[in-house]
Amino acid sequence: MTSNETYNPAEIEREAQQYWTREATFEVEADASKEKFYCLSMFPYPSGKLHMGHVRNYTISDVIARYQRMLGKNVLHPMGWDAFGLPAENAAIQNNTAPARWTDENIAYMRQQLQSLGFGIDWSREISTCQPSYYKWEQWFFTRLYEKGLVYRKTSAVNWCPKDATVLANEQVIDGCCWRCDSPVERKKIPQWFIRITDYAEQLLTDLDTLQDWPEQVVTMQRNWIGKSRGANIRFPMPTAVAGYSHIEVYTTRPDTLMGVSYVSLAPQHPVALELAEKNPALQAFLQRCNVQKTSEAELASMEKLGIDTGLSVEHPLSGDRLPLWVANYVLMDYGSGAVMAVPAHDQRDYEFADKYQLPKLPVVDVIADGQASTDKGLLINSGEYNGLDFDAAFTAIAAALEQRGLGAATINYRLRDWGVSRQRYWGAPIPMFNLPDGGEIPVPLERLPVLLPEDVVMDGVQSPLKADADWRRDEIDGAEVERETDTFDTFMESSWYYARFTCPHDDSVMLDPQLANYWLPVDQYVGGIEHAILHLLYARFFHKLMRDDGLVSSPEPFKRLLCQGMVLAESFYREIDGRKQWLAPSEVSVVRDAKGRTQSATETASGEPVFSGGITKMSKSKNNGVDPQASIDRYGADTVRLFTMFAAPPEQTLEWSDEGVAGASRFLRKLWKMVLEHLADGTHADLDRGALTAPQTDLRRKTHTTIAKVSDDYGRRNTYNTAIAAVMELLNSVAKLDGSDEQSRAVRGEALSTSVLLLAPVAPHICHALWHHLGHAEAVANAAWPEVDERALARSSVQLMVQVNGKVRGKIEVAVDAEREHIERLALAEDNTQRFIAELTVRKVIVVPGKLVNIVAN
RNA sequence: GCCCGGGUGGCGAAAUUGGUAGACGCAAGGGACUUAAAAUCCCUCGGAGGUAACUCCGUGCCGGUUCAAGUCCGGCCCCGGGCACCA
Repeated sequence: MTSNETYNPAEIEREAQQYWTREATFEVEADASKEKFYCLSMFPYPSGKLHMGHVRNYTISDVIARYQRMLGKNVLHPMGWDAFGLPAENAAIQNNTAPARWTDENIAYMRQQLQSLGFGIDWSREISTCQPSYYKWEQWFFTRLYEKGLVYRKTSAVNWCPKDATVLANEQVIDGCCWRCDSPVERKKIPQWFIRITDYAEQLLTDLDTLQDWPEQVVTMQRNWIGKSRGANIRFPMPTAVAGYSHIEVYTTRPDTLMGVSYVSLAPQHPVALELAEKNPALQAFLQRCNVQKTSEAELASMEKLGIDTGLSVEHPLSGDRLPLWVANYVLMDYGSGAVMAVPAHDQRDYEFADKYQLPKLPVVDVIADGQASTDKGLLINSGEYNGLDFDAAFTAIAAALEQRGLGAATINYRLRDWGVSRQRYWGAPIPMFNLPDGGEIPVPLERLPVLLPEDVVMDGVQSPLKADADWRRDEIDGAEVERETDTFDTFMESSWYYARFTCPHDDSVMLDPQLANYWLPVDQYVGGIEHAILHLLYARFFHKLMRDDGLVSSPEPFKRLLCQGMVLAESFYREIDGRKQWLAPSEVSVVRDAKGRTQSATETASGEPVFSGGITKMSKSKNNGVDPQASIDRYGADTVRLFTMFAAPPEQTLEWSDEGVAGASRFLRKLWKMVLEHLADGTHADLDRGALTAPQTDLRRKTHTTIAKVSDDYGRRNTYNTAIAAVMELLNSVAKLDGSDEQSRAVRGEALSTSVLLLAPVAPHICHALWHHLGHAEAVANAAWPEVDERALARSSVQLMVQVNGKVRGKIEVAVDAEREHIERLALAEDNTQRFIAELTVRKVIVVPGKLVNIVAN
């Protein structure tokens, strides 16, 4: 056999990729005369090599991009690198290389991997966020925000390892201790830069309503994250002022429960708590204890609720009663005013706290719940003049009373906090600020940007090379000595605007060229992991609004349509050594299955020793169950890996890797190849003659055209690639079943096969590129037009209806598509098996659902 | 703890607007071809009963709405994602 006759993925993939590179197929320019489509995947962190999540992410966006191209649109599908971040520093310490070099090498390897997967990417637009040409504009934009008053500095807590004298990321704190030296981690307050995202809270919230093509769950998560609530600020006067405070202000969403307050509680970081601790050793000790914990909210919320009575009391703003003032570890300093009024009868956390410290629980709402707080709204009781009022009336009355006394008012509050962008790390974009010796700061002017990050450095694992470099720190402006800011930006900064920079990636003169940005933006389809549903997507939406308000873009939102793909899972295996689990890679394990195919036992292939299954879980380093996509690409080719990835599950769901499934995908492609070449070997055939088709030929044509309709809908609207591929598989099964080598059989078969090649081209572009040429087309399939549905081919003369008796299927009838209702009813009632069930009964009602079923209701 | 998802054969899944549960594929079993293996092709494949026609049961659990529920409603169980310094 010659290479033309057998499917040789290595060869055809190389040829197709060379063709796309040579012809610059995927390089695009803005063109106002063409409808644009901007298709974007979340760019990868260059961790070393592609993992399955990347393969899945980029295959999805490539299918969308290639499909939109075939619809005739001007499609932008770019790629870049989210190159700053923590792993590079860790790798640098471990391998004794500079983060920049490690990152560059990873990018080079991963770029080649992406190219070997045949993604239709415009590589001329490639950017990397660690390039000065990129972060220069980020620095510049930050100084613009500073000048607009949208940036400020304040002290804020970080995880601090006292032994290493270094700031730790949440990820680096394991069970409250430093991951490297195991010393208990402390909270430490240091000055940091913030961007006023809270100024945009209302816009970020209301514009969610315009995101019609986002998954509802993501919109809901963002809405809850912003957390708008209506409530009241309430002041509890203090007889003697502390730390300059003459009262404690709290925020509550339940002012209706005000008459049920048993105590007021401060966050451990509250200034009043700090001041009181100066003269109260017990309180001091408690605050110190609260300081030995991570800064993460999950940690705080799942902790045992602890508190301490300050011994001070505050006055109830309406009754004047004395209430004890507590400090409690579950009160968040960053939400509201850092203090809460506690109503144990109607708040679960307060209830548990009151139980623990024997504080009163006075019910003030007529909703009863035994053994727990009743949080539902109801009519007021035990509330004096407010008794009998419902929530809204009580809210209004109590807010009015507070306002009259100058002790509170109704207000709107957001859970969203300002964005802290300072990181005490080296491998990031330097924050462009000059700190003045006597306090204060000057933003670095544009002509001095970028503030370059030195790349030839040695990492010692403790101090940032920037902070260690006295020469780098020293600078001057207008003859005055200044010190450069040594903190770098949160890497979410870079990923908040890269999608916009792709529209003018190499422009040295501006951050964005509004003309280009406004041609391409917003992104028509954004694809990425669900784990980014809140932070990245919220920051990018925020940045887009900041850029709009600076005249750089005109659209209100960056991403029109969003698809969040699920994780990739694989079976994990372990054996126990001295009670500790040792995880084996799936490739080192042989699985024994029973007659039904269930996993019965597994052994390590090399040693034959038994191992246990750890279940099917997210591919991860810790469980050693990552499957390297490269091995499958090398063995079966990119098309097979792409096909399997898209076929095994719908994109939003988790995907289970299966070597057998990959083999199945390869089998299908071989079958497609063979069918097309066998069809071509039969020689040319006459044109299709619609009027001269036999019934089986008409059926196959109908199948061809229903498949075009189905696949178009699946690609374009539903984003369900698995069912699209299944539909083409069905079509090919139908082709195989059509007998006959007459002219019209071959013509109908030819139409079905050409169609299949077009329909699969977005998923398996290399094999379709080759087959399309074999089918005699001079143009590349990547540029071919998407097939159109021939409505006439869809027509049917009769349709099958199922017949139910009381909702259970009892028979089937075949009726003309235009059959009258009466005729259908008669046929249904006469159907043999149906007769058996209604013979003894009285028919009460017959429901006819046209084209679907008849339900006979009888008793 | 709080917010958001998910749960259907041996497995991945399909069922799009409440209307034939299990399309398509994997695994498994049986057969054909072959000296043999691989590859390929054909058949079976949710459970129970029945020679068969067919019947009963079945979409995490409990309850409800409806002529009709995997799909809608209420309550529960389990699994996963996020929680502001992993990206």
